[in-house]
Amino acid sequence: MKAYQHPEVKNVPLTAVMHALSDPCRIDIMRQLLKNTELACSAIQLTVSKSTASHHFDTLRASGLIHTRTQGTKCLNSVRINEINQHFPGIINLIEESK
Amino acid sequence: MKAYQHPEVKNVPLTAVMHALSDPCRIDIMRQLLKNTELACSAIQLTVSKSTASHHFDTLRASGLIHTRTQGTKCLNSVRINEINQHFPGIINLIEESK
DNA sequence: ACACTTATTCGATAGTTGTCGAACATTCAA
DNA sequence: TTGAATGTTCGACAACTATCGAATAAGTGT
Repeated sequence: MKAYQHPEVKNVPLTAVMHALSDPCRIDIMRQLLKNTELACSAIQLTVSKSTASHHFDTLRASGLIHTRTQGTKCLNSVRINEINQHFPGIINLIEESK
Repeated sequence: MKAYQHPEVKNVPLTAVMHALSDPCRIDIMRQLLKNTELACSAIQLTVSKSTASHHFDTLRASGLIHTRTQGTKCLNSVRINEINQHFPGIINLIEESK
């Protein structure tokens, strides 16, 4: 389907991660993903259009926060927990706990 | 000089904090402040103009990250460490440690 | 082949943001 | 009172961002 690019998390600047998490819709995506190991875009409940959602997934992917792989017509997303915990420790917990 | 407004940190959304920390200049300010208990705007080394810096201090203040008080013609800034640690634990460490 | 599902891409648009210089306000010191 | 130091505010502007609908692409199953 598409050749998704995944940067090495160690090369992502902190400001890029912060920017990715500065949008309520993207935080929402992260929280739903954190409750499941892997979810298709279509399985994530959002209030924005498909094209807008696609853009948000792009942003999260480019900032190293999620991984996307193709399976049939679906794209399966997961949080890159290990790498994030290694390079940005504490941030997963913030996403899960903070309002 | 000016009546600075400081929100309660518990009322600041996570996304607002993330947005405040998504700019390299503001991260820079935070790091210099974290190395000192209190610094005047003029004591913080920045590469942007005075008006731009003032805007960044505004943003950090509005997101609950810093406190500002007046002393003569200067404004003294400090990081609201206790409140941040209480409501956004781990974020101070990220600012200090992550590149 | 054809229709269906899933997601991406494109073009457009309104809103936000970072930036600057100039003008202004406030305080202190000579 | 005059001047210097320190920040803030006010336009103005370019760049970026979130948003949408429509068109497109790719895979699955009939």
